[in-house]
Amino acid sequence: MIRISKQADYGILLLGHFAKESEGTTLSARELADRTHMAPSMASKVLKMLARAGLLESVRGVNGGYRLSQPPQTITVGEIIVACDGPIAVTDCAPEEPDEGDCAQEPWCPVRGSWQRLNDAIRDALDRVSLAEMTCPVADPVESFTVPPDGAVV
Amino acid sequence: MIRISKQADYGILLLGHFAKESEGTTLSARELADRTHMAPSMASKVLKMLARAGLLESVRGVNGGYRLSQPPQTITVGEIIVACDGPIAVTDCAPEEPDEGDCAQEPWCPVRGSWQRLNDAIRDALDRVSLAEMTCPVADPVESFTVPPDGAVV
DNA sequence: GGATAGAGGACCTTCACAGTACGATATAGA
DNA sequence: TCTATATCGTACTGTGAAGGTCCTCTATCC
Repeated sequence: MIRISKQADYGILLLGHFAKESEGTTLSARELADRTHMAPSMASKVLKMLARAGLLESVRGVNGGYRLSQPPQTITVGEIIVACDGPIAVTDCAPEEPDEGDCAQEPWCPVRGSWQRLNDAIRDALDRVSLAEMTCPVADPVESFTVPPDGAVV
Repeated sequence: MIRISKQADYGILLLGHFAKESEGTTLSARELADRTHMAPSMASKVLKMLARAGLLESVRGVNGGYRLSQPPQTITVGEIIVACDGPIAVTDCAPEEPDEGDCAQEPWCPVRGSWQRLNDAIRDALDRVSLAEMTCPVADPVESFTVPPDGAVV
């Protein structure tokens, strides 16, 4: 299935907690692990990745922790996923990459070269959703879930 | 990483070969396995899935095989992926499903309920690309694929 | 009835991911 | 300066799911 890794999932979750705080708030790995009920080592691992990607800033030492390096409106889900999982690519078959040793299909592949289009489409979709939008309480944003007065749900 | 399964990959590849043939052409699993250089058993397995999903029609018996059940313009990449991998969902955390035993985060999750938006965005992106578009030679710029002149797709 | 080809499912193997652990390094405060 | 606290970096391991193979049954044609 099309699926993001658990770590990217955690990454979005963790950043969600930052987004809920006032800007510039520093949270320690331990604090976040408590809030999210995940193992401290796991939280720490993901936070490190996010920091390395530049989405978080780390503060070492006593009373240290992490804080958002940019406002949640400017962080996209796509960025978070790339930070945790690497570049978005639905298959190994990336025609722009020179080391195409992987794809034995290459010479006779009928869809050769079209994967890039798919990747772009998905990347685009993910970059359209910001962290701020992810944390806002479901209600309004997308028009899709409009429920008629009588409450009939599909 | 965001990635489709190998089987979905194969599915698109196999259907690509059908799309290149004239409409109504029947191809056997063995023939397709030869063309794609994949193991006959593998090709067979994927073809079966595609047939069960209604994307292919099977013809049993001598001189049997498979043929497209609809023109390649009306088959979307999204459909193929769903046929091979099941419903598109980037995480287990699907708020619309009643059995939320999976997600221990639920009660305190800051992004609860927003996953659906992401899934919709991705599904939408995949449904915008048809099999016919996947098989046409790379040349053209991306734009031209989104809306066919006659609006046949979707 | 034999040959061919798909249908369906069981089964095994492999590998990437999830999760853990530990030592090194940086900082604040007593 | 010493200690407690916190991140940094990396290496290790177990497990589950995906990838792939194989076998039997059923349908069709000659």
